Formats: sequence, structure tokens, C-alpha cells
Amino acid sequence: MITKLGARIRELRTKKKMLLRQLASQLDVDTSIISKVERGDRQLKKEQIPLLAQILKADVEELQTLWLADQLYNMLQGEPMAGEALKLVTKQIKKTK
Amino acid sequence: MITKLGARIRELRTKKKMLLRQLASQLDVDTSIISKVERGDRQLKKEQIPLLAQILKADVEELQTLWLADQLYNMLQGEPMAGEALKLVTKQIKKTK
DNA sequence: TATTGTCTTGACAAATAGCGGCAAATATAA
DNA sequence: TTATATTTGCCGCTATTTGTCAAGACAATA
Repeated sequence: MITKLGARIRELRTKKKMLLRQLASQLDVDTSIISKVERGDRQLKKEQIPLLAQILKADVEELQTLWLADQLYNMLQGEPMAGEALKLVTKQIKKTK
Repeated sequence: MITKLGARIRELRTKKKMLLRQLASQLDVDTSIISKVERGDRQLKKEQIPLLAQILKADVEELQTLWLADQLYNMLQGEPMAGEALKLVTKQIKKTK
């Protein structure tokens, strides 16, 4: 599975020469979880994003956006009507704002 | 909660002078489920859409699109970064196609 | 007002999906 | 090889979802 957030995390983490283990322990989860997150086997919980951003000294909103995009992509993956649904929702969201 | 699919179902069902009970029994669920679906308290399962379309003699793809849009809207509801995430995913989906 | 039929609501149970941990397997480096 | 880092599969627990049931609200009619 493709994951924008996972790719970004790995980018930030390696740039900081941080080990999976170190990021994991600060986030208070097992190392394997982070490995899976970076490779797109797992999704982080929404509530973990702020702490993650803090640890990586990254912009919270950027990571939250990527997280959301991953959720959406997940839901649309393989759906023939994905494009149509996106159009509808985009219109709907804009109206609400 | 707002629901595009629920509104459409009610529209189609009442136009056919069908009772909740009748639609429910054909879909093989309790009447209360349909009531909740139409009012946006519940979501149908994706797998139920084709049968639903058949019962209501509606276009499957239309109902699937509305169902998907409801899921997306649900996910984006109250998310500050909703707009940004939508943009990202729309781009991503187009590329994949 | 009582009755009947439809729809709605809330409490509960069963089924399902998702998260996290562990441990074994694999990769990378020294 | 040895040591360290990462990946992978599986399992248990929890949270969420789905459905049923029964009671309540509502509307039309006698």
C-alpha cells in the first residue's frame, strides 16, 4: 500500500539518523509498528500524530494532512467511482466551510 | 449527520410507496436499520448496495458513488486539513488512473 | 379517545476490524 | 561471523460496526 505519511516519516527519521527503535520508544509503541507504518502496512492513530510531529520536529499540520490523505486514499483504493465521489465531497466540503 | 445516500433512498422508496418494512425485508435486515440509514444514523455495508439498487430499480453506480461520498464526508467531518487532503488525494487518484 | 399501522430510538449482543506486542526471519554492517 | 537494525507473521485484546429486539413517538382513522 502506498502511504504518503509513511514515506515522509522515513525521510525525516533517516535524515535525523534516528533508529526505528528510538522513534518507537518515544512514541511508546513497538519498533515493528513504526516499521509497518513507514512501509504502509499500518496506519498510525490520529492521536499519535501530534507527538510524532514533536519528536520529528515536523509541522503537525503537514503530517495530519498526509495522514488524512492516506485514509482517503485507502478508502478510494480500487473504487471505480472514486473520482465521482471525490468531486461530490469536494463540493460539499467547500459549501460547509 | 448528513447523508446523501440516505436521502436518495428515502426519495426512491417513498416515490415507490414502499414501506421501510418492505425494503428492509428484501435487504434482509431489521426495519430499524433502514430507518437509521435514511436518517444518517447508520451506514450500509458496501456489499449491500448492489442488492439495494436492484430492489429500488436504481442505478448501482449512482448509489455506490453516494455511499462512497458519505464515507469520505464522514472521515473529513471536522478536520481542519480536509481541503488540503482532498487536493492531494484527487491528484493521486488521477495519476493512478 | 382508542386503535391501528408506520417509523424512530435506545439498549444490548454478535461479528468484525484494527492496534500493539512478541518472536522469528531477514537484511545490513563491522 | 558477530552484532545490530529492520521486517514479517501471528496472536490477543479492544474498539467499532452491524444487527435484533422492544418500547416509544407519531399520524391517520374510526
